[in-house]
Amino acid sequence: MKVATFNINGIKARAEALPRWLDEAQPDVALLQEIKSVDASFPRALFEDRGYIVETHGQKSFNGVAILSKLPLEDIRRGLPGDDSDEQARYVEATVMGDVPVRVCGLYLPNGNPTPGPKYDYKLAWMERLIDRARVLLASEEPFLMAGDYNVIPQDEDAARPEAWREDALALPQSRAAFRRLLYLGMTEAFRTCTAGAGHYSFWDYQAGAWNRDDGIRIDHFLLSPQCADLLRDCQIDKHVRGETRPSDHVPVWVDLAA
DNA sequence: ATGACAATCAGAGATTGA
Repeated sequence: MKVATFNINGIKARAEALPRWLDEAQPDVALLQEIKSVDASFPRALFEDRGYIVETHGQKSFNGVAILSKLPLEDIRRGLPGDDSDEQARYVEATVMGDVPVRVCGLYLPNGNPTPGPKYDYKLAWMERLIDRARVLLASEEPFLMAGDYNVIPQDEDAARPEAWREDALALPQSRAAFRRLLYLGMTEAFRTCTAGAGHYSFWDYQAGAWNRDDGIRIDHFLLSPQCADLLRDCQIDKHVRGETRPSDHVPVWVDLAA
């Protein structure tokens, strides 16, 4: 089972680039972030015509997540538990019914800038809720994964210019510590299981020629539960997508699971 | 220190992102 995560930065703007990548990469499941669309405006037919089930959790203008799946989905849940007053559409969960059922959690973690301030407080509180959710799912001892745009640069090696991010919400010690606490619960970061070393990124800013200078950061991640990590065959970043016509500023990351 | 670039909504320019 091939599961991918992709922050598409607007479904309307990516109506060509996203189907192009799906046709090429053929993921069974795609977790999308920043659809920037309400559910009713999502171009479902683009994906249903390709054999995908479409489940959206949208919002006007900003945020918004979705799941595309060629396999049946069960028990779809929209929104991250823990704060009923949170109206931002950043989280969706479903169980993918492959040979081995795998629960997938698609997430768009808040950016958190500027720091300090209410946006950073929201980011850290959101991460606490994500940790709480991971604890609940871990207790089930079933295979699950949490994938998406974490807006966290885990270590200096995950940025081309780490010094430029030192004071940024994506790399501040508190952000990295919260990310590590998720790992310390027993989650495995899939990419680092497969690939060591610097120079691997999933985001390049549109500005200042970041792509041409390979000035990137790695902020899109797959975290696997112990039972899911046992199924891991491969994890890759589809870097070339960033160089194609009218791209998102993020590229897809995917895992191949024996499921 | 700021803007660079892109997207959205709206129908100009503010807001958001990372």
